Amino acid sequence: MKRRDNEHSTISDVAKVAGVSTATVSRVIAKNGYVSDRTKKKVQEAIEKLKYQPSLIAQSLRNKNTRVIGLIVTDIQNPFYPELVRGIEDEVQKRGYSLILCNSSEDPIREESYLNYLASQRADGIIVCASGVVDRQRKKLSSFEGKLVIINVPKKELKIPSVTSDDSAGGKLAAMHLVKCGYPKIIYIGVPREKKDGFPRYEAVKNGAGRVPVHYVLSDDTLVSGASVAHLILKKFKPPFGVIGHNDLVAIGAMHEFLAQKIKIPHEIGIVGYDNIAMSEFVSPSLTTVSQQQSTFGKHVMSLLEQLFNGEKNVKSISITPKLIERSSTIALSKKRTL
Amino acid sequence: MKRRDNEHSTISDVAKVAGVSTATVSRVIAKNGYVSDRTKKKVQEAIEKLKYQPSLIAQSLRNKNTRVIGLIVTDIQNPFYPELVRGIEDEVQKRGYSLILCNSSEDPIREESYLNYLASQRADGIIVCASGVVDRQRKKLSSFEGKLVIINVPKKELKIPSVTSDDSAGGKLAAMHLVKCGYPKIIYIGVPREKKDGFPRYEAVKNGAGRVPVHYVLSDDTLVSGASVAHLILKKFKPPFGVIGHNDLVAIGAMHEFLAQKIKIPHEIGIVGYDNIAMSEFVSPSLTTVSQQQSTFGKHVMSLLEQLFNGEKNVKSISITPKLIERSSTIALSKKRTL
DNA sequence: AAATACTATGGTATCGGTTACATATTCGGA
DNA sequence: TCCGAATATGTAACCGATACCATAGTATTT
Repeated sequence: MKRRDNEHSTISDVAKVAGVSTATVSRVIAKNGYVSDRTKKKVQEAIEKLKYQPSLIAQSLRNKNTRVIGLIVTDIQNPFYPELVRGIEDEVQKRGYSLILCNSSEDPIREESYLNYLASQRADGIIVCASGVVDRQRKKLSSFEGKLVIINVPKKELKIPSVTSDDSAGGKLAAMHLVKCGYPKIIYIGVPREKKDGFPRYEAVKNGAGRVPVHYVLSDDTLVSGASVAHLILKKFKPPFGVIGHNDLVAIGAMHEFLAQKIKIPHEIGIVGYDNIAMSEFVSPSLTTVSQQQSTFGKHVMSLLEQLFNGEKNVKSISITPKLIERSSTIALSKKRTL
Repeated sequence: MKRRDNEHSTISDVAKVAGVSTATVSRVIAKNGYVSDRTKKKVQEAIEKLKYQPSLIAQSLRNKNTRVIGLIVTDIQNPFYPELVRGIEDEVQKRGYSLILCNSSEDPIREESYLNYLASQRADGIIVCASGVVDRQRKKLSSFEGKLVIINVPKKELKIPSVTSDDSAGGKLAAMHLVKCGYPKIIYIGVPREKKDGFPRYEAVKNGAGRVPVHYVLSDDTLVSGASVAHLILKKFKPPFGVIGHNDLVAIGAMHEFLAQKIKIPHEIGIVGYDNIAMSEFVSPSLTTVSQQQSTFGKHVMSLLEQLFNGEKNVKSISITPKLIERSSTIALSKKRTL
């Protein structure tokens, strides 16, 4: 029977090989306290020889910090999130932390289990980008005060700092653009989740549409649902009109279906998405969309976390103003203009 | 000054409140050993009252396992990975582990730092889906023997179990399809990374193309590079021809550019992607592609890991046969057929 | 009634590090 | 030459949880 040698070498192994105490080894590694050059060298050789790597677990236990940031997202398969994650990851790394990415897949059980995990794992900081968690796990979240930041779920009642994209501005931007183009009515494709927050984006769309009528249709925020809701839209409404999708996925899904029905985009139907995912530029026609500038979230989130870590009391939430990206899925209609 | 109460309560806090020893509390939590109903109740109340959550860190240190699986991927922004991650995550959760997702963003420094992190963190299992790591970190990887599985980087020399999609089969599938459609030549868009492994997919394409000539052009595997390489292709070659992208992103990027140049797809240029990302069905025209069936990887990977955990000696690698998904970016050319 | 088994609980070493404190040695300056 | 400071290293408590062992009380067996 082979030697079951799964064991990592420990600091005392190193100490033994180097012929010193564990305290000395620790000093060499941490580069603090006094150690003579001769001993330092011996210790380093021993470390090399044993391929010693300090156990983060033991260190965390002793030091009472983990240098880990946990990030909970609802759906990593929605391209919005990878772009967000990328930005956060850069900042986290830059500051010498590690990122644990938890993807709840919209599953409440998994959300809770990840939240528990991060708590038990004693993550130094937690970032939540998942409205479900925020809604369902209120009291659990409050126990994380001082190490928690929320993304895109603005809840005034909770005194938790957040980074949010300004939905009122974004919705308005989209609607005003369609109006300016001359689409005589607007269909807004919403998702169930919005209901809890009072349909901020839909309200903003109505606000931006002015006298142009706005209709609400419900969908999930996926490509497939986008395609099927497009079907429904064509049954109820007659082109020309403008469509605003709750995100780029529904918008692209819908656009695909419209095209399959031989409808001319942007001339008969104009489409505006939301999020400006990388793909939105490369579908045909390319998608006009509202960018939340998700890649900048990382910087803001980490700056909030650092303020929390420093024990600052009144950490101010940050609101980011979205931008309209005009592409080919919308166009200024010349003749048929009604008003 | 307010009480800086960041401290979690510990098992001894609970013991004190319940008026028992820590050993008893531990028994209640682990549900093993003898505890009278009366004490059990007292302890549970104390846990409730203090909102006690055992420290995973301390448990890991003591138990010498973490129930954590680490997953390293190169680029979470490539939609192939989120789909893969999703499948793995499901299986990991099902088995009572937690997944730490590490995204190297193709950055060698970050790759190494994550690898070190997972080692120091004493992850029970590690999954690597990143050729860079495998190439550059050979010796470090070998120290993970018995807890490591590799995805899509077949290296016979390393005796590390792997799950791979069969590139020879996939490339051949794509080429044969284009030939059958009647495209008189094939352009294969490759990426730098392939070089290290001897261009298996390109070789397979040539193999499947038979007498139809195959040309190689180099690109990165992103939408943007796809678009710019399309430009280049149009300079060098005259339609009709078929294009095989190294992945769906380049293919879609290229397609977008072809369409912008008013080229008819699929009649002048036929395009085949690779990966069958969700979006490939929803671009217009929808993309013919090769599916690696990435969502099934999770099951296979975890079954390999479990064999390793059980100390099995000769864990066999798994090869998955890809499938061709025919959509509208290719079509059988009727007249202009040469042969 | 004595022996044995089962139930209930506490004491404490241990996991792998860190660090305050103690001790020993060396060195420069008065 | 002697003393205090600086340097070098070791000892041991501690972080939070677990599990082996010991002890004691209770129930069951003969």
